[in-house]
Amino acid sequence: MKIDPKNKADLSAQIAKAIRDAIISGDMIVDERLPSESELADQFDVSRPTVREALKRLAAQNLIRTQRGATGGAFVRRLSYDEAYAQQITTSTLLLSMNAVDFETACEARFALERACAPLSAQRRTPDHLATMRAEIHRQAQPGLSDERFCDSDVAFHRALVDGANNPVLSYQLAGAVEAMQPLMNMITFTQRNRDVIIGLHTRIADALEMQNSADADEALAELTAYTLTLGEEAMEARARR
Amino acid sequence: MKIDPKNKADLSAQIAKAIRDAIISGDMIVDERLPSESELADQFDVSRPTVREALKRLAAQNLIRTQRGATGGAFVRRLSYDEAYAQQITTSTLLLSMNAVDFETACEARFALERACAPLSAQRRTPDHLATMRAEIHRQAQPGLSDERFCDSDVAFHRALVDGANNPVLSYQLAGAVEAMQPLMNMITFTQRNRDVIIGLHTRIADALEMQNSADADEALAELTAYTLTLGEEAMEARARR
DNA sequence: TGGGACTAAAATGTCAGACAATTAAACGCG
DNA sequence: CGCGTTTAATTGTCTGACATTTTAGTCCCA
Repeated sequence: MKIDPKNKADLSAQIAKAIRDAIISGDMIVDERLPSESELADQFDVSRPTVREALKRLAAQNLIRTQRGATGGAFVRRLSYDEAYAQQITTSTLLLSMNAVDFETACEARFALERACAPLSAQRRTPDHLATMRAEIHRQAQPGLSDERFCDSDVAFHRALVDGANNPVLSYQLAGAVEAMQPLMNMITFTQRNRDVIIGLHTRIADALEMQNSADADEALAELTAYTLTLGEEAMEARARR
Repeated sequence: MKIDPKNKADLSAQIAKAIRDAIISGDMIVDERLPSESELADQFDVSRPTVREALKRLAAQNLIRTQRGATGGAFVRRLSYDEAYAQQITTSTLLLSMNAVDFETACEARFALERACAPLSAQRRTPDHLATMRAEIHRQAQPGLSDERFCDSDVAFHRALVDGANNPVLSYQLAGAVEAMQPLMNMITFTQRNRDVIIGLHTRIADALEMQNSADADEALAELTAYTLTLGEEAMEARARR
């Protein structure tokens, strides 16, 4: 890790990469303390601010945490699921918004992934998951709910579905896909009639999962996919006309 | 975005957050130039090194790029699919390695996601995708191939499967799941007999996709899942005995 | 001998000013 | 008009310093 060629370009990036590689390769384990900034500066033969910039890069990726004081310093950080979620959501959201991903593509991806969870969720969902789904369905039926709140509840419902598969890796992968869709979903205006259809399908999904009937769940999800796609198309047309 | 309370803690983190929020919310569009470091320092009433640390954080997340020279500066960066892939793979790999995710969980997640792609891939795969799969199958059958190369080829095969769905969002989501599995897969020793079984299933999958028979593809993937899980268990037992 | 307050040290966080390197635009000259 | 030169703007880096935070140790006193 102590290597650093005489490339005069982007010193701080090179240092960050060297340290990052050491962490990823497992040379540095969780909670291990990095050398102090001054020591690193000596090792890499650069100034302290340069080292600091490198450390900030790593901190931005949640790879290290810093702590002040006598026994302080930079420590290799355990990446938690929550942080990984958050990072993935940020990345996915940006990717979708910056690359003009169309509604159809994003929607298709989202529901394809959710349908992958349904069989597992039908097997393993706990009463807790079912209760969450029922609660969100109830919330979605409340009159006067704003479109945004409706979407929030929709996300929470699907999140419960995914979590029901009891596979944290799957939950992590899907968090990005589902939440990143939100800005796109928020462009849709949900009429009462739209909501009734969606609530009906949600109820069918929850029922199917409760009965551990994965075929039914899959069918309802397929219908929900198709219906959401229709709504999206309508919303796009409405936007185009405006 | 110009807000910055008198919290004396973590100035650079606050500044980074302010700018990041401006980008994510869409206040700053792609390729828009940020104020120069000196101007930002004035605006936030901090020194230039502090601003620089904040900018490095953003650069680490691929949110901005910097350019030197007269018309240089920091620009909002378009996040490309490739960069998003890379970021996701890094995050996923770290998450799996740091949180001791067991083989079973990761494997289940990976194949569940792949099975979600199979129906779409059966519909849309191009001759190119099929050719890639066939080529990788051929490579896997070569005698004397190291375990690591075999895994590489396996990843390439599945990558082609996923890309066949012709949905970049799906490809992006799955890249992390599949590639992050590699360190775990690399712990397995693939005997010739193991390889033969896997190659047989790969061939079945490729055949099914060529015939646009998604049911067959799904079945073969299910068998591959089960078989990979078995191999994983054996590898874990072998490790435990050692 | 024990405990509490004080001090010192180590580390990060921040600042100020300076210089180098790079790039593009402005300028001037043939 | 075109091409080379200068110049200005901007990032990249360095040096040195001070502020802040936290821990460890020391010293004094009961």
